[in-house]
Amino acid sequence: MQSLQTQTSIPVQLSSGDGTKSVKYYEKENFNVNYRMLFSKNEADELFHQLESNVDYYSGDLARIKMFGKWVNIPRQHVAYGSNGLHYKFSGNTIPAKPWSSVPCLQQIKDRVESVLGVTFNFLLINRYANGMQYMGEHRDDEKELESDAPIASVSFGQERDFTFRHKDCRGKQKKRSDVPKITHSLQHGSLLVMNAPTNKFWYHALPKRSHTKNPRINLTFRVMKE
DNA sequence: CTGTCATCACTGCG
DNA sequence: TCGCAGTGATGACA
Repeated sequence: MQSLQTQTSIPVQLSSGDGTKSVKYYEKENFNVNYRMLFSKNEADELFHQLESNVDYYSGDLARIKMFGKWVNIPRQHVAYGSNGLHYKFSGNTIPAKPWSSVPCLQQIKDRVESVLGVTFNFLLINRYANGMQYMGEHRDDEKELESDAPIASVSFGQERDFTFRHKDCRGKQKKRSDVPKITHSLQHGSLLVMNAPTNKFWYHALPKRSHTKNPRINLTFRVMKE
């Protein structure tokens, strides 16, 4: 069994499909998440290099969001790719999608994810965390432009980082419940994490700071947007 | 139309 | 070092 980082995590099952390790969490509390390796070490090394060389991240207004009345730079880099005309709205900003062909290896990664999941994606958000001081706060991917029944596929390259989940009723000072444990899971170089519906309606996720971590991580999240 | 609801970052605690 | 509560103006939507 793949070990998790906290004693209070929801139990996991191990299943072996095509020889790669796979973890499936029990479907408790509407939590339905899968994790497995998607690329070999050599493949992942090569793709990481390609992405580092060829991805141009947004800057300026496209790298800011409005929160608590102020415009602030996001604590990471991001850029979006997808079918013509698609865009991604969050926290007062609208992020347009660049064409898939902008970066040659994107189609290769997309093909691999789609063949494993049997789902066709039309949108990709890439986030780059230069080091452990860069992060993503707790949130749900519940934008109304997302096809709510479709899975979200998260592919990781580079620095291994922790990823956390917390149930929506277990947050804030006057939380409604405190009996659902927080989940922490490490995302490895070349791995695929899949968040299936309705996980995102009930669970927040985050990529917390890790002060001692020096190296960059690139994350690709494939989504299905309404067209 | 009006009220309710939620908030993808930052800071200052414990 | 880490986790998390508190911070508000604004769009979604009932």
